[in-house]
Amino acid sequence: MSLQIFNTLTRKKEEFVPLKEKQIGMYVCGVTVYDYCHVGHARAAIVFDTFYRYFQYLGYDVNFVRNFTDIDDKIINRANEEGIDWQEVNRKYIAAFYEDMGQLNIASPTEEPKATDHIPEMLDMIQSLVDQDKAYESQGDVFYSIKSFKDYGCLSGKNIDDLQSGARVEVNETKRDPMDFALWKKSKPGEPSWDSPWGPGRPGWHIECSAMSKKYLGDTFDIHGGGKDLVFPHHENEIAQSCGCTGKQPVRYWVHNGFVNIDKEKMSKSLGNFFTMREVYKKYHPEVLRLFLISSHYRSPIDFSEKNLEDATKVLSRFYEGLAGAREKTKSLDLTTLSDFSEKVARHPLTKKFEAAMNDDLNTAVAMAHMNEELRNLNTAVSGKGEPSLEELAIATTAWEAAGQILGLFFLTPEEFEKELFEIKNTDKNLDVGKIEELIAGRKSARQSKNWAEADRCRDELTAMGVLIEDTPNGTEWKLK
RNA sequence: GGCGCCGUCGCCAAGUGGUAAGGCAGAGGUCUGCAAAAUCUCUAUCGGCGGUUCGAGUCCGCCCGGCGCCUCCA
Repeated sequence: MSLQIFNTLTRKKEEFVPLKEKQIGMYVCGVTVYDYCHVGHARAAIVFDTFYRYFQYLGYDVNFVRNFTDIDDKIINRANEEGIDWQEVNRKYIAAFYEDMGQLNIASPTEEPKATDHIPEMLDMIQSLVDQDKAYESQGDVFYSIKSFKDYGCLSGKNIDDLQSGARVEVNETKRDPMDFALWKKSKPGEPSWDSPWGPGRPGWHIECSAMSKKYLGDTFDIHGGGKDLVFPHHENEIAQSCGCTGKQPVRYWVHNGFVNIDKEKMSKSLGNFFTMREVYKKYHPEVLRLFLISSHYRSPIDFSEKNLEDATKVLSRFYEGLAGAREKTKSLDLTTLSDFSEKVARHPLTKKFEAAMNDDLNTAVAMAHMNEELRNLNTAVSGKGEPSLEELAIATTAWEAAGQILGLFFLTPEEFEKELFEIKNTDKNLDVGKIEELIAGRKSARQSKNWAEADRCRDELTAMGVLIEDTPNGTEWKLK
């Protein structure tokens, strides 16, 4: 089964066939850099990072563009609030973006254009729309005339008449039609501004994506992504602008991820019910957040809760422990000497099931279910039961690890993960590692003299501290509950 | 008011019309000095009511409940 992707434009799953063979152009709306990213931003980043990784796995050369909106009312407001230059606001939150996303193992896109570096491209586009009578100047602002675009509403399934009868249309006397939107906004005194044929001003929000996607990916490209909340008006307006300018459909597949909810409600700035990524990292490992966010299908809403993150922590710990065991068991094998190793990995049942799941509109939940099933096989083989050869185990381990890596997992070694997880869990507990090791040593000697009562007393004390111990062939290991 | 989505085991979560994946939690077994980990076994008829069909969680209608977009928002 070939790759199927749900296209918002047609509202159904379609076979994915890129414009050029083996090449994909993908544009994803990034963030407006005026504040720290929250879990909703993390989800969008992870979803499209996973698409990106899977496309590359399938052998595509992906031109992946993700922008930064670095000029906007919110940025100007934030600059005024903090008493700093608006560009300083950008610098600060772009740095924070990289810091927070980097911890999630988000791969770098091919291009990361900023709006303010593309003012000339936007002006060209606006001029073209004005020349074609699809946009008009009004008291220093330039508006797109939606009546000039007969397909307006095609993406979001809205019709103009319904929109106009809605109560929430912005009243603006300078517009010819209430639904017209700004391409260029006249600047107020003291605001950042750029010269234009219509006087000093700054770009409207939507035009940047049309201009930059056109510049980096061409008039028509394969995929445009973003959160569901961007469907209207942002992406609808992009289609109107790009199509109005070039006469071509700009995007072949529109892909939108669902929201992160809290108690069934959308996590959002305006509701104030959001958690920033860095807040979450204080209690949960970044990779746990990543695993949690791919544990349901990308188009469904996902409920953010402590319980769900704790469950995800358990799953990821199990994954890493399984991985460590399988690697240990097969470490004596030199994989490069095995014949047809990579072909055997490609033919492994897990690889096949994983691909089938991912091909079905990136069903990461099912992909992970297959990984869980295969993990049982790995653990059984590692414990010496069953009859798989070392080579078969190595093949299965490699297939399993590769699947996880396509999902953006396993970017640490099991040891690193365990260490980082300990540090996070220990933040509040602040346990003394020396004391823990002392008790374990005490238990060891008690056990050697078969003083079970004393051994159990040591363990009880550790348990009370929240330390779980595990006797293995390599000695006693421990971790925090 | 317009458009749209969702309601599956205690919790999370998949599910192309043919008799319900996976995870967490729970129960029991194996292993262990005892544990832990691992592993095995067990636990749902899919919000309600009708309809279409040989057959529906899966299509249609109505109802109940929840949510989203229509303003900035990933």
